[in-house]
Amino acid sequence: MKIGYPCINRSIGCRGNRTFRLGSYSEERLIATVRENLACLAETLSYNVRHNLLFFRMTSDLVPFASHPVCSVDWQTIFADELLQLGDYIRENRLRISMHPDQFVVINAKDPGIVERSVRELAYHTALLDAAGLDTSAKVQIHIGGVYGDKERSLQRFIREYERLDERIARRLVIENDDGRYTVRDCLRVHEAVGIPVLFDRFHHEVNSSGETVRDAVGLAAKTWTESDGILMVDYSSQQPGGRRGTHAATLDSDHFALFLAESAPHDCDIMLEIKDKEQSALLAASLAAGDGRFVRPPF
DNA sequence: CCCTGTCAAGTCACG
DNA sequence: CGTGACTTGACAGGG
Repeated sequence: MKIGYPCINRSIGCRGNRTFRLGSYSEERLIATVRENLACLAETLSYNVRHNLLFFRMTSDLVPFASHPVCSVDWQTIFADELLQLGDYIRENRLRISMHPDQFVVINAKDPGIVERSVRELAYHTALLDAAGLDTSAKVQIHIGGVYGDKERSLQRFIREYERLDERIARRLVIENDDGRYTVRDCLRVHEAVGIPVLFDRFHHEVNSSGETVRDAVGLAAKTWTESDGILMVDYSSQQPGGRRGTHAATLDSDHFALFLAESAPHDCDIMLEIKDKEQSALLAASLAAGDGRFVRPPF
């Protein structure tokens, strides 16, 4: 079990997700931004290693506009050395890596243009992980997509589009239960059809449940990951007290997290803390998990 | 320097 | 059909 947080570290003073407006695009601007983002990513991973936070979600903004037609820069070649160094560092320190393209990626859209843009975006994500030389335990997580008034047909459309994907993309993809459309059960059905692993989102399973206990859902999702996929990834959050239903908590609820540790045993998993205060909650979660037999400790 | 409108991309609820 | 929520930040221009 490794614990981590998404994209940004709030305490080290740099941000690895710098971007700019499309109207400001220039090759120089893009290259300078990617250089800055990669340097900050290296700093962030160093912080994570020092604090034994061994799971990390890389930002999709590392290469701004990477899948947009305006992007003519061959960033994979220009930054080949930096990306390989990044991959070496990740391997040497046994970090687990994920990425999470945002809401615009909809593989099962009815509009072929949306599907095409989504595939381009996925190709960017996988190209980045490939360029770093990471194995297929580094994952790209997406949702099944839209319902369009007919969940069954839309689910089948996801399956069809998934089967058409380039193998280099497909082998990195995992699907996650979302907060209002596709449940864990829906994801498991897609898994049964095409073998894609299911990432379990603890909070979404609360707001959009298909009825399984957390313990059962973790067990079912865990079985969808093969050896080359690595162990189950989990997104963890809880309801913000007093907030609208579905609002992520601002800080970690220690008791709730401890309960999840108990409920998820004995299945090993890596846990992503989707809490607003990022690494602060991850540090607290790691301390709470320190007594758990699954938790990976530093080698010293 | 601070304030604030706007940002590549999607889906869905609502009026 | 148009708008805002989702969730969220931060770029960038204007005062």
